[in-house]
Amino acid sequence: MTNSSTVHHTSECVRVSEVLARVGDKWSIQVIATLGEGPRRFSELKRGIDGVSQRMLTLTLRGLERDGLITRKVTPSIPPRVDYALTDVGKSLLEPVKALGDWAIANRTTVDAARSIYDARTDDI
Amino acid sequence: MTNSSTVHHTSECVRVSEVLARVGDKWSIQVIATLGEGPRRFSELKRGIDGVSQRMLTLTLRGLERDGLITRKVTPSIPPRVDYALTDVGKSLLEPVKALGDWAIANRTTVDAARSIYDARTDDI
DNA sequence: GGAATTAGTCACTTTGATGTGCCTTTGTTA
DNA sequence: TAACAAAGGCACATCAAAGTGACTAATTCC
Repeated sequence: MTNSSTVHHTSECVRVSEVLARVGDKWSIQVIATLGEGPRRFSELKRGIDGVSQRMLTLTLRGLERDGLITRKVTPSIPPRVDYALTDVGKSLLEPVKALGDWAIANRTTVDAARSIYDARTDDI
Repeated sequence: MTNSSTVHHTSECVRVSEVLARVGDKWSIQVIATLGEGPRRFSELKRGIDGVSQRMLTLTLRGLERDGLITRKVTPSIPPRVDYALTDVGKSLLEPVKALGDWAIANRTTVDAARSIYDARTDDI
């Protein structure tokens, strides 16, 4: 233990970090957003999410399924069919994520400007 | 271009992902949360955030400064003194992040339960 | 008969993020 | 006289995340 003043919000921060880690990877948000429009099968997700590899889509879906954010329904036909859909928990996550998205849209120019200024300033050092 | 049905929300998703990448790393949230309580100097942040190395704190602060989320005020004394504080943009980010934090707290047991079930189910396959 | 489809898995490589330990600078303190 | 303080910088090591390409099954379509 290195401090005491921040102990009360440290665990909360860790929790937030966990969610952000869960949802902050390269593909989870796009999967959740796509499934927010309705159930999709694997190949539909793959086609809909630009640049995702089969492997990464599989891993992402497994992770989301593990955390109970999506369901996976297998139809053992030939060729096989697997449908993914958001659970209620998954849907509820859509809301705070959208809030963050709104912030991103609202502040994109400000952030971009700050970035340009910073880069220009540090370039000539 | 691989699809058309998701074109309209793809850029939005990318934006959200950028914010999540910005804020979803290991330390940014804790820095922002700590600075949410008021300005802090480097060593205070380092002591307050458990486990962060000097290097990672520096990198995190540089990144946040670059995006205009925090300010860095140098007082050239001996020993040097550097104060960090949230900008208005940084403060505004606190809100949606808190929303996500609330979701995390509200759903922690649900997610943990789902995870246990999933792990138990996949263990014996 | 050969190609395409579906939902993956497997082995391998590459990239990026993170961590560790040592160095500096000048003044104060033990 | 030697250590310590603050706020890093720098070189190096490590490790997890992400990407790549090949392979599978059975069936239908051409």
